[in-house]
Amino acid sequence: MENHHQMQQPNREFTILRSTDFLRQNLNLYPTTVNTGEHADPSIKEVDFFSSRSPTKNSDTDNSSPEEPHDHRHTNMAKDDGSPTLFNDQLVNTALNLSPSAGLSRSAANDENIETLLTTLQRESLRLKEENCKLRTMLDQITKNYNQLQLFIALQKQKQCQKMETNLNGMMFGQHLLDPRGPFTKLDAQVAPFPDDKSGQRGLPETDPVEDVPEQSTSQSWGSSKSPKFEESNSSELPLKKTRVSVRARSEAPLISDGCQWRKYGQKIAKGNPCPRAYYRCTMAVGCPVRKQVQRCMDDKTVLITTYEGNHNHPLPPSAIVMANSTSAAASMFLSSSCSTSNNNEALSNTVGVFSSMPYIPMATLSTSAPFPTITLDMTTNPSALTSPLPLHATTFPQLLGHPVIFPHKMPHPLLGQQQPLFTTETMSAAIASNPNFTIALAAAISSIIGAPRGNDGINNNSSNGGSDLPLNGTSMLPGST
DNA sequence: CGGGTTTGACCTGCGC
DNA sequence: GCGCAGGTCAAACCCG
Repeated sequence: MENHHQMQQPNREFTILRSTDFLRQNLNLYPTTVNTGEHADPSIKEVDFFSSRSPTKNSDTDNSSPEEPHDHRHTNMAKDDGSPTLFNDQLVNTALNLSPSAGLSRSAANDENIETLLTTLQRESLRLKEENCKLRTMLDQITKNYNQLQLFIALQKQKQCQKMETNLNGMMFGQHLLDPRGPFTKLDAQVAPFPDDKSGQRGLPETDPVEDVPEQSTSQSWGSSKSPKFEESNSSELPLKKTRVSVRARSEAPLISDGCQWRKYGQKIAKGNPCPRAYYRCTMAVGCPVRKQVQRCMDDKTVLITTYEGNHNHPLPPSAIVMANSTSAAASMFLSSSCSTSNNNEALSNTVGVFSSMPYIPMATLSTSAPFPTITLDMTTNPSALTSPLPLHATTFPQLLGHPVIFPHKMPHPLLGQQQPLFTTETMSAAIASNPNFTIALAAAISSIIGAPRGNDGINNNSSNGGSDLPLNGTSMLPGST
């Protein structure tokens, strides 16, 4: 949500600049030279065009200096109706003393000018109010659509669950349906192994790393409950679930460049795989709980399997955010659409179907082998023709989980965009047109983003990381981020 | 000299 | 309780 909010900032700023520039350029409102009378006060007068009050009534109340164009007092202002304003810089310094008391000695010419200015300002104010009104209408519409989608999703999930319960004869996992923690929390160790989960086939053979639940804690331990060093937080509260995110990608390099800095702290020969498994810890920030395991696939040595767990407690570099977004969205959607019991093959297949329609989101499978469920994003295959033109080579595709999910359509960030083409209107449209499930996926993603409780970790809430902002009640993927 | 890697030892959970 | 396997620690080593 925060990301969503932030992603909109540029547009707002654009509007702001346009408005203020318009006023300044057309109304000659620059504060430098105008002295409107006996008040040779160089202080700046400002007009709040977005306030419901008449601009003329505020003019002599603000004495902010021209040297403080970004005075914080000008930001985060609320309108009289209590709603936040759409503009940060709605106060325009007219350099004119517009208060009635100051105009007694003005010449007629000045009065005329002022009246003209006031008229113009009022007109502009009206125009902006109309614009504001339109935006509100749009927001209402979007909110309405979102609610409808949520309803739809809830119905779909209910159907799935009922169907599943019937199929399973209400035996094994029926109890999950009543789990007050909600559908996401069902991805826990109780889930039976995914049939397709054969070691070495997808994801790490035996164990894979991660992602976690922001709600529980923004810093999680790496799977095992051992390491006291990384478990200082909430050790008394067992996580409701712990999920890892595994990324399969072809790479000759020993490591995938994911934009983060890692320090190797161990290596082990895992059973069933002659290739050693390396253990890495994020070193971009002191105490960052994110870890990752890197291991080559036993069957195909060119495939590098990287598994992430934990949330970064620091901002991520742009290169790391790309992957974080993709994997986060993928995992989020995957988990969102898999209903409560991930043992449901139907749900899983549906999810994969959804993924196949999502550009930049690789084929995904869910492995629930103990102790933690692992989402595997397979970047070694090309799910569909729609799948982005983005080369998913491990060496170029940063993998970062554990970060706020920024839904793909918002990804074309100035910085991120330079690295690789992200979602475009065309690809998105194509995806929508080609797969009706896209709407469901979209709704799930939006639901995750909008509905997910904000992590209470201030650090993680920053714009680039928010590591714990991943939907799933916080499950965020790391680039390690999970 | 500081930071990263290697590697054997140790800890812990789990299955039998 | 025992053994196994995964995961982690930390001393030794390497490198710029």
